[in-house]
Amino acid sequence: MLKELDPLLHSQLRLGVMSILMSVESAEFTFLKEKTSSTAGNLSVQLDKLSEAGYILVEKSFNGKKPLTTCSITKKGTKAFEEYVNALKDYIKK
Amino acid sequence: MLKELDPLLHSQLRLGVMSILMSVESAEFTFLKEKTSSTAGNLSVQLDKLSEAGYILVEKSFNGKKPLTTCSITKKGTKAFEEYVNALKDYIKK
DNA sequence: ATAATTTGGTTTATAATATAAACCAGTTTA
DNA sequence: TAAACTGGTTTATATTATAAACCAAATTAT
Repeated sequence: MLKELDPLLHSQLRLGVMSILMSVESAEFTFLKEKTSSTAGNLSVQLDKLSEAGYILVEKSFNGKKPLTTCSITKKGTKAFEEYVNALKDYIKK
Repeated sequence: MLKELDPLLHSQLRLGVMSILMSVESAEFTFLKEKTSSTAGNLSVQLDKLSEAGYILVEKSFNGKKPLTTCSITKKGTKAFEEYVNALKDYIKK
């Protein structure tokens, strides 16, 4: 029987964000936007969802005079990502 | 840069169906329904989509007097699945 | 015999999700 | 000082997933 795939992670953009955040200590909004080839609007919405779920931490500050949004993965997010990958393996193993 | 994930395959139910069909020669509707824990309605819709994309072959016959829907993966479907898994690997490798 | 239930689905309506377009405040550039 | 750019957010729309309603035929129960 196939396991459920965490719907919050089973989304191309959110998974991409989480994937990146798994491998760096933190990442800026613009960096995530570029790496995931997403629009700012879409990214903003999806970061909110991940943040509300407690999967990531979103910090808003200023870089001189420009707004700066920095994201990092939480412990809960790391765990969720690992469980997702585990569940997914059943789907993609041949 | 992260690759695009085939939206037709990046769906829990459709991916589950494809995953099963990758490992068997063919599977009946009721078998797929059970293995994926899906409702008949949802499964019916998703099989249509996979079929319209040419990823699976859906054959309707009769088992005695009962309708029997049998599905199998096509060459195109196999290729798409493999490409999806490949693209996905970039997302889930740590 | 006929009414209720089950099987094996399909169709249609609704809820959830993703995405894009419009917008905004502040900054820089022409 | 007006136009364009940066770094976003909000809102509207398109897409997708899901559930509910439905259907025909077969089976079971009364």
